[in-house]
Amino acid sequence: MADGKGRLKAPVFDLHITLTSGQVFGWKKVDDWYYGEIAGKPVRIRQDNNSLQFEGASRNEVADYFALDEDVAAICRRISRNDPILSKAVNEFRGLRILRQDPWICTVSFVCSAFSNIPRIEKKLQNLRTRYGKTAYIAGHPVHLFPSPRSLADAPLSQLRACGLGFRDKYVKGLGQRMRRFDVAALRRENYEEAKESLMESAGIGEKVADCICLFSLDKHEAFPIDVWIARVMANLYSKEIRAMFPKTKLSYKDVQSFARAKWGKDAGYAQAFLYIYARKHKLGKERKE
DNA sequence: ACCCAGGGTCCTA
DNA sequence: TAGGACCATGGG
Repeated sequence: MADGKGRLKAPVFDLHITLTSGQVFGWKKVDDWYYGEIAGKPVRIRQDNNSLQFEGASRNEVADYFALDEDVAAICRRISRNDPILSKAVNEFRGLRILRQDPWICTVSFVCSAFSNIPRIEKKLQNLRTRYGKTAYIAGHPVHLFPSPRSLADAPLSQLRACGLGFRDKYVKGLGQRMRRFDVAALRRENYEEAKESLMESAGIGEKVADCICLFSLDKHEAFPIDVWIARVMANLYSKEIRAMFPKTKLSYKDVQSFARAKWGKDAGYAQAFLYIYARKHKLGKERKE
């Protein structure tokens, strides 16, 4: 089974919700298959009931990408306890899983996310793939693979800018050039604080982007990325609890984050993921600020 | 025209 | 450490 084709049991899993939750970009749906990339290879995937059907990668690679070893049911039980908001979110979006993405792809993706929105992020990354990535085929369908660090390092800034990157062009080129310092195995070995700090040494990676990379590609599930949606949710729905911990002070990124880690611990990342899609779905906090 | 988007950097006090 | 200007851009 070299080029892989098979099925995996996938309990507590919703492929559509997971791939459209804002943690990953680039999966495209044609008919009932999702086309994308796993372990550098073109792949297509679909779900029927509790099994995941895949073509193009090995069983282990697919299981690893979707983190099927994770006991998500237990995580959901823990974060739902005594929390009506998360109880509703977990119930409505049952089957959301946090992926184990390729750190290089994840990093470029979230550097491109700065000061942008999801459709535009998708567009930029699609431009990078079609212009600098190899085209491969799965079941007769073309898949544009993500470009290598070298190919982005060699790209002229003007061309990167033309992909829609704007002021992020130099960050992306720089990441390609400094990929040596980007030892993935070493990053996974480091603990959360160390990995985050290492990531933030690169220009274009601040706290929020580093937290996204830690959470979505490095198994650091205590990371709690705070974007505008999460900031609104926390300010609106958890303000009392946060005030109890940080009276008076104007809430900073670190305040909200330490609150989240105190409340949810290693499950903070999962809590964040559910709060994020829940807030966006119901446009939570857009109508009133506190 | 105005506001927003899964922010970061750099300067100032 | 905290607050602000600025960065570029498409869509509502």
